[in-house]
Amino acid sequence: MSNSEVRVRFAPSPTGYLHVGGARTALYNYLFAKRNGGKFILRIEDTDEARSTEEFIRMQMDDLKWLGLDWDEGPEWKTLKDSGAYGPYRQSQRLDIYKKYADQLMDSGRAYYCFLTDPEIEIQRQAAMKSGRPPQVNSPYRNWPKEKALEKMAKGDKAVVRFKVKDEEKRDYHLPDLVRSDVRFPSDMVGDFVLLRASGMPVYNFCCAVDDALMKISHVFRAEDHLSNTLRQMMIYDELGFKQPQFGHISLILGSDRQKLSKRHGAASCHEYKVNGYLPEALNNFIALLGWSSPNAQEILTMKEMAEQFHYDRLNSAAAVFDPQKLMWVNSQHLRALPNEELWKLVEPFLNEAGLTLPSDTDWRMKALEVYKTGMNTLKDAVEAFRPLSESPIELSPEAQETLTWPSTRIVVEAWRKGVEQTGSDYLSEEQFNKLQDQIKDEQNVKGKHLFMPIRVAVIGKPHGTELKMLVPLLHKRTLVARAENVLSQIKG
RNA sequence: GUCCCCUUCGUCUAGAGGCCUAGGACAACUCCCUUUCACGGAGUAGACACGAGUUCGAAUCUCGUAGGGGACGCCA
Repeated sequence: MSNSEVRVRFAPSPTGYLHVGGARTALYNYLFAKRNGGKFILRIEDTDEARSTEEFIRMQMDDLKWLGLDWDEGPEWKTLKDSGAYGPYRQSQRLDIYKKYADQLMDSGRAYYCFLTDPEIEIQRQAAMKSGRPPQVNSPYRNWPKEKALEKMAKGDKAVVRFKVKDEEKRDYHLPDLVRSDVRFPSDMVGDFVLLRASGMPVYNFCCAVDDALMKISHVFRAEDHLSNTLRQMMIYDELGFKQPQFGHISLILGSDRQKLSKRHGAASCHEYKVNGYLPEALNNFIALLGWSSPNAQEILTMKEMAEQFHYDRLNSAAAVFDPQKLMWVNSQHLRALPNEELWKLVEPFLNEAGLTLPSDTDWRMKALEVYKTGMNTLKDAVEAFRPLSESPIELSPEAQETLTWPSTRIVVEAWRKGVEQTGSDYLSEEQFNKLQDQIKDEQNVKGKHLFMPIRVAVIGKPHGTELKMLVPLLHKRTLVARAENVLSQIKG
C-alpha cells in the first residue's frame, strides 16, 4: 500500500446543493489525499436520470470550489470537460463500460435477465418480512437460459439485469474497515440485486465498483449508510477480478433529534451557510471536527493545518449531532483571524445587498471593521452592525423609549446637537468627542448612563452598543445632527 | 421484521488496562474587566447506557441486555 499511489474520490449524485454530510466526506477524502501526496478525484454519479441535471452538477461543483476542495481529476469546473487519465468522470458517459462488464457477468453465468414487476417484488417483500426473512428478491428467471430471455424481450418485455448471488455456498465476507472494527457480512445478507435497469442504465452498486476499480481508487472514505452496500460491491469485485480499495466508513451526521441530518433540521446544504455569511474555512473546520479530532486537541484549524494533521485513525465511528451554535462560534473565530482588508471584501457583498450606503474610503472602512469585528459571528452580522453607520435615518429601538422619558435626556441631546453642529470638521475625532462629552457633563451636570445613553440613542437609536468614542468618529457631522434632531422631536413634553 | 454499525458531560470530543477523585471545546451559570452592549479573562455545574465476566486493577478487553442509527429500491 505504501508504494502505491493514493487516489481517493468524492462521488456525489447531482440532485441538489452539496449537503454538509457530503461536504464532510469530500473534505476527509481531500485531506487524506493532501496528507499523502495523492490525488483527489471528482466523479459524478448521475445515473438517476429522473433527478440528475447538469445544473445540479454545477451547483455541487460551485460548493466544492467555495469550500476550497479542488479536485485533481474529474469534470472541469464551468466547462464540465473531462480532465484526467481515467475519464469520463460522469457515469452517464461511461455507459458502454458498464455494458461491457455486465455482458461479461452475463456470459460467466453470474448475471441474468429478470422480468419481475414491481408489484410482484412487493408481494415477495411482504411475505419475506412476515416470515422473518430479509426482504430479498427470489427471481423465477435466475436460471433461464439467456436465449429464452432474449426471446421474451424480443416480444417487447422489459428486463433488468440482476447479479446472481451465489446461494450454494454460504460464506462470510470480511470487510477490513479503516474507521470501525472489521465487519463480517454473511453472503445471504443480500438477494440478487440489479446491475442494469430496464432502460439499460446501470445502478449505483455496479458502477461504483467498476469505476473505483477502473479509476484505480486506493481508499474509499464514505458515509456509513453505504456500509451494507459494500457487500454487493465486494461480490462484484470478486467476480470481475478487481482489486478492492481500502474502505473507511464514516459515521453519519445527525440533527438535534438524532435522525440523519436533513432539510427539516434547518440548513443542511453548504449553499445555505454560504448565503448566511459563513466562511468556507470555518465550515470545513467545524464539519471536520464532527467525527475527527486533531492530535493536539486544536479546535480552530486552517485547511493547511488539517491537511498536515489528518489521519483516519482519528476518525470517530460514532454518529455526531450537528450543533449550529458551535459552528457559529467556529465561524466567529475564523472571522476574527481575518485581516481587515480581506474581511471587508467578504462583507461588502452583504452590505450591498442590504442596500447600505457607506463611505468608500479605505481608512474609514478599516476603522469601522475594527470596531465591529468582535461583535460579528457571521459576515451577515455586518449588515445590522453597519446599518447605523449608513446615512439613512434610523429608527429608535423599543428599549430606547425608556431613555426618552428621563428628564435629563432632552437637555443632553440638545447640548449634544449644538456641540456637534459647532464642530469645525466633517467628522469628530475621538478627542473632539471626549471633549464635547466632558463639556456636556460639566455644563449640564449629568453623568453616568444618564449622559451616555441619551447620546447613544441620538447616534444609533439604541441605548446599548459600541463605545461612543469609537462610534461617533465614524459618522458624518450632518448625520449626527439629523439624528439628534429626530430624537428631540420624539421626546414628549 | 431481518442484517449491520454505534453507545464518555445537553452537544462535539480526549481517552488504546494503572497517568482518570475522567481532560478540553461549544452552550449554560457566576464573577472580573467595562459609566452600556459585546469582546476578553477567571471560575461553577455537568458524562464513562445497564448487567455479568476476565484481571491485583477496566471508560478502556469479552459476553449479554437495553437504547440509538443505518441498510434491506429499476435512489445514491
